[in-house]
Amino acid sequence: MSLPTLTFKALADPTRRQMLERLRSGDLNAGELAEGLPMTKASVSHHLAMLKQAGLIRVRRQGQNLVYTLDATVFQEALQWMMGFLKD
Amino acid sequence: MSLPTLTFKALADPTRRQMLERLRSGDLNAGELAEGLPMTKASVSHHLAMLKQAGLIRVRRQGQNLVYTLDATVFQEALQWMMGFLKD
DNA sequence: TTTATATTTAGACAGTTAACTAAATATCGT
DNA sequence: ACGATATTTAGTTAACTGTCTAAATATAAA
Repeated sequence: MSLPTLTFKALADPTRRQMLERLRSGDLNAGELAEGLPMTKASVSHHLAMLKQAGLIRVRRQGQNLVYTLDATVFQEALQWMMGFLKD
Repeated sequence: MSLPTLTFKALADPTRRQMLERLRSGDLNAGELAEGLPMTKASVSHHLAMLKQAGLIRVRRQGQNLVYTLDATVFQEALQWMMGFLKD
């Protein structure tokens, strides 16, 4: 699947966008990310897997926790595709 | 469904992005849009309906044809959401 | 007004997604 | 090594998506 397709699919879910927004303020572990979301931790884990597959987040283990970090690199390509429309 | 969700969903399909790209060069009717796409006209029509629902295109009748026009207005909101990530 | 052309709508089907519960895995502290 | 905590994986289910074929609708042309 092409990179922009993966990115747009990942962004097409409000829960995932919300998780990304919270990661902007700093890294969070899975439990913290699940707090306040109206779904089970298993479902949150599923969304995290999709964001990771899309390359929008990275993960590292820190003791008992898995800490997630925003990786905006991949945003660029999707963003540039969109910019092309408004330009010229 | 929220506006950015609809927009991202619409953009999450390569066929739809391709159709939007072709509309950048000027208006096209459904038949023209279907040319070269590896699917039936019925399927193309279905994609057009999704793009219209998302507010990314407009349609008007011109004789026998339905002519589609790009409407980039709605791009702005999704784009701004994305820009927020790279900014600051 | 009958026939052809353009396009959509309806119905079916396979594959994907988002959610759940329950079970598995990994690390930590004792 | 054991029990607690953190998180994922597995399996299920309902809803959604992308595609098809066939039928319906709308306009144009003869």
